[in-house]
Amino acid sequence: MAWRTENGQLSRRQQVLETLRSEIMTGRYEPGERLIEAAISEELGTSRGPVREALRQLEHEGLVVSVPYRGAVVLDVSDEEVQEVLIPIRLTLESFSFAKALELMTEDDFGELAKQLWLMEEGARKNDLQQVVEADLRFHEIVIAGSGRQHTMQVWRSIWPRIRNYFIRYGRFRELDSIVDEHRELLDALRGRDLEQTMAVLERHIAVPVPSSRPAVGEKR
Amino acid sequence: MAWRTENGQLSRRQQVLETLRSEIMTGRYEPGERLIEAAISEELGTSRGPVREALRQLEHEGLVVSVPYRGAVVLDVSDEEVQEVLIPIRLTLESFSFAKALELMTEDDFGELAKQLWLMEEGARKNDLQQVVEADLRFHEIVIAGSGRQHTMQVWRSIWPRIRNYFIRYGRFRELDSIVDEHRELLDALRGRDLEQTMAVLERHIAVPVPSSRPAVGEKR
DNA sequence: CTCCGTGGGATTGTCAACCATCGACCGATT
DNA sequence: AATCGGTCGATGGTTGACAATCCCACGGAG
Repeated sequence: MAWRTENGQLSRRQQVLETLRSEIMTGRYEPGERLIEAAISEELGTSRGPVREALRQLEHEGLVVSVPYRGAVVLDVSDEEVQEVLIPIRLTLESFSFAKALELMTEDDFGELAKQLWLMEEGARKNDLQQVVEADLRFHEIVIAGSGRQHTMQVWRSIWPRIRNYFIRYGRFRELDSIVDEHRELLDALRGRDLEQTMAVLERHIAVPVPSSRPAVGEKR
Repeated sequence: MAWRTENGQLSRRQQVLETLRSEIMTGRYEPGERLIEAAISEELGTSRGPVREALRQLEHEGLVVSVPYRGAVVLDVSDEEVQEVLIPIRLTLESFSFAKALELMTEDDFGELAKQLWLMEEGARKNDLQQVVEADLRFHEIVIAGSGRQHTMQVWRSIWPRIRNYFIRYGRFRELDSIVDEHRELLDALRGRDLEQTMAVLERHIAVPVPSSRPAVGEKR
């Protein structure tokens, strides 16, 4: 993600996209609020074109719905769907990716993971949830990218923003250090190129995204 | 999907999108081929705006990749990723959706499903694979929409075109009548509002998307 | 002969101004 | 009270232009 030109320039569209995504995450835009093209383009000093495209992207990331001639409205994500749909999908993606990445990733790639781990540690020390979450997701994205499978990556790109919002919302109930520890385990397992071990650690890691106060993922009854 | 205005008008963007999606499916555009905005907009008699947006959507559907200043290229979808990623995701989506839809769908909704079933039958009689696949996916989409969960639907929208291509590619190895039968079973199970039965039929239905000539989903070794 | 830098040419990214179309709202009429 | 118009705000789409970037072929230097 975050497509850059070869010089490292971000496209206008990307800037708008990231701004809005972040402002939705932090709650500057609340669920139900309308996003008006003209207002945004003026505020961000760009034309309507890039804003339109950014809004469409947000729609594909499930952060927004847009209805013809009525525009885009910020969506909220129910815990139910995150826990029963998005997280299981994530598990599918990552199980597959970690298995492939095991065989494909280089020491250099592992270095990238170590970097995220370091950022995570720093974030935990500062008690900076956002930094921890950022590095957390980045860590997983690197592995998914490392699997070299385009479609897996494609799905990831469409779900991670919602997962990030979820983490930000509930992450304060977790011990940040334990998040770091789990990723250290993941990295170790990967470096050991031990499939079974990796899968075990991964499942444990993903299956417990949040010590939910809810009884379970239980049915209505 | 297929957002219409209240008068039933399709937006320009939708028209372009559906044209391209279909032309990719039928192989008019082959994997690796470039999609050039100006050429497409001229061919379809529209301006570049809607074409750009349609291309972005295709990207979100995994039919295309686009790199800044280099444009969009048709992607192909490996059987591996369909079978090991997209289909499992589909199973997640549908297990969840069918369970919810069971409680939410009205007799009217079931009527819509019956309609698709009828179209499927007709397609099978004419030995028209494309019609069968169309009705097949539409059937499932109705149930997913019937679950009333936006994010589930959102993910579905991003994966069905790839699944459709896969079905079109390998569907000729299947007995079309058996596809119809399976959906009749699904509809019956839904109408009976029997969760256990529905889940059983569904899993059987999705788990065998194609009598693959490959040994299994097996690992490399 | 190969390597490297340069310059078009092609294509995408963005801008700006404009108009048609639609949905929501409001007030007047029945 | 329900319905009909009209207005208004916002989106959908158009045009034409220009800037930014990539690709590649060409040609000079080593």
